[in-house]
Amino acid sequence: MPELPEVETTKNKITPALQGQKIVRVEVRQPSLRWIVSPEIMRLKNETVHDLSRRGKYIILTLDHGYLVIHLGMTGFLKIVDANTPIGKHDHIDLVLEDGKILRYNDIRRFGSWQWFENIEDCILIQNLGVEPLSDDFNSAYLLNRFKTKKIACKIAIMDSKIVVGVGNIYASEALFLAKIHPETPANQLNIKQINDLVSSIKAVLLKALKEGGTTIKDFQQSDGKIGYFVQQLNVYGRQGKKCYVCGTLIESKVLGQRNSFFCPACQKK
DNA sequence: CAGAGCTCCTGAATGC
DNA sequence: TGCATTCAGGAGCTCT
Repeated sequence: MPELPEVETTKNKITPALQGQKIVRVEVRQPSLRWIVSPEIMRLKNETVHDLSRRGKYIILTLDHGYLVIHLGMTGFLKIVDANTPIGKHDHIDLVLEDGKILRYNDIRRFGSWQWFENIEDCILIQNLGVEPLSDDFNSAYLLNRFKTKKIACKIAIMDSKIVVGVGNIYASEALFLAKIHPETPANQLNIKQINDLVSSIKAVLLKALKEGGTTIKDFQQSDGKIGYFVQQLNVYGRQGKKCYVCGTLIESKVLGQRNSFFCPACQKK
């Protein structure tokens, strides 16, 4: 389940193989993703990949005449393969490059998306995104301001991509644990210290995962096909009923906003 | 506008 | 052993 560090890692891994390369053709075996893959994408050819960037969990390929915007959803991953690599189950899209290499998209649950925009300004989904968590724009003053009218649980609020991007379910629980904040605390009731702690915890959790090369549970694979290895370092996620590493209290779980949340009831008081 | 709930999908885990 | 049910989850969309 790619979160921001996984997406960043993926982007960095595939960049050398793509940058400056011309797209020979695109093979779409399964167009039915989060949104139907558009005809423009299927017809892409003779477009050079000038640049790869990331905004939130979107990977953006800058081509000659537009932008290819890719989201990995929950189970999507991109890898660079040779021309003769057999097509596996759930290998939905191939971007065939001039040098024979292929950018291959695999997505078991098809929650991901491939979209085409002539102008990136037309991509409303990206235009509406909140700040990048690892940028200076994501700071205490910003979060305090955005939270002051939010009565929802802070766990749900930090996962709202209109506020801050890239904080998925795993890292939301982890960051709240580090900040010693109960996930159900209403966002507008966090005090200054808690806001400070939350901001630095989110940055710390994401940076750590980034350094590790992206977490990885079950479905996520790095673009070279290697399975990640960060899962064992999670403090609370998926650990309900097990002892808190800090105080020994049993970790609890509770569904908030349709998502399971994990916390230590002793370390993270309401 | 804010917030709650629904939805897409497959495979692993669980239940009987 | 096998079939049916449940759960997981990013995030846009619908409804209140």
